[in-house]
Amino acid sequence: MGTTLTIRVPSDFDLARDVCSYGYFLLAPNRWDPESLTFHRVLRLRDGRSAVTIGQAGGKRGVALKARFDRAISRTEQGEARTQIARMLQLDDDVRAFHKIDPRWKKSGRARLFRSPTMFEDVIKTVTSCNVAWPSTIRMNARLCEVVDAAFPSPRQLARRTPSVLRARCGVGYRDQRLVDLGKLFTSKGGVDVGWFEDPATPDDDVFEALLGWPGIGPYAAGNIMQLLGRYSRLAVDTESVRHAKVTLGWEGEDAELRTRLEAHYQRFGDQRFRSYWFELWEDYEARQGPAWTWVRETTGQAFTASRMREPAGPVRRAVRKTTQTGSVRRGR
DNA sequence: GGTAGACCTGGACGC
DNA sequence: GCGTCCAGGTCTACC
Repeated sequence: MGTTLTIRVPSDFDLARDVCSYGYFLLAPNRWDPESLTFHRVLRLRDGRSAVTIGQAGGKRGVALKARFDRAISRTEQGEARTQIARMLQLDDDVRAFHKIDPRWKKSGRARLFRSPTMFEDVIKTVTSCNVAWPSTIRMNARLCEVVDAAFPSPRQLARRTPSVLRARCGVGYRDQRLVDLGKLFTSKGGVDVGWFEDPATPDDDVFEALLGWPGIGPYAAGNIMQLLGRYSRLAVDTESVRHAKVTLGWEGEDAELRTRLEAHYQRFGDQRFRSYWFELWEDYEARQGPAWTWVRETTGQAFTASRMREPAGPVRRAVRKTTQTGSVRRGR
């Protein structure tokens, strides 16, 4: 008989909307079921792995979540699970700061960005998203979970792996050595103090500079890890950003010029600029593929690559959510 | 400080 | 079916 936990959430929390808010919800071991509106993954707990299914009764906003585990978990493990789930779902995020600076998203309630249960998983997922098309990122994460650990590889597991094995069996290519080095960085004495990175008192500039010193982490990856740490003061500019500038914002010019212009454009959103940028991008994705909570990893979830999305959005085909919730994002203008 | 090319994989395309 | 080209961000060598 497995354990079921009741997890209280903020009154505006919407499981479907807030899980399906960032592409990592499509990456293994995460799995969203559009039919049952439930989130599934394997968590690593003190006494071993456990598969959890998280649902929100009736899909109703603000209703406490039920987290059902496939085995009985101890009190200590329950605490661990609550911490990991809260991190993934951003349950501690005060969304008011964002809506105050960018009221466009107040009506839809968009604010939380889905992330991983640990900073390490977010870092590895970011590295697997660099210099590669999105379907390959999906494949790499799936294989890492199949080959190394169903709950996602831990720092220790990656530190002990041979690069050539990661390359051959997980398809990570030249990232092999970098993944092993990141594992070593997180397990070595004096390597990574996660608390320092997650401490709001640590200046954003210091975090950014520190990230740039890690293997496989350049300006884009560092900016992305920043937002996954809840630090939204920087953009993570990539080819998708350039496409957004051209297609959605209607800008013209050289890519380098547009990148500079993007940075200036979002400055008005201050320390929330990544979220303002991201939800504009996400809204465009949903206009093309339907609400994110309807996406399936193997089909619609594969579509997000700048080269595949250059053409303007076609007629909007939105699925109708059977619940009473507002899953789609329509700006409250 | 700026730039060019290599890194690896998979999809698109032409034959 | 096969070969070629291209996209994607980081790293390194070179100027």
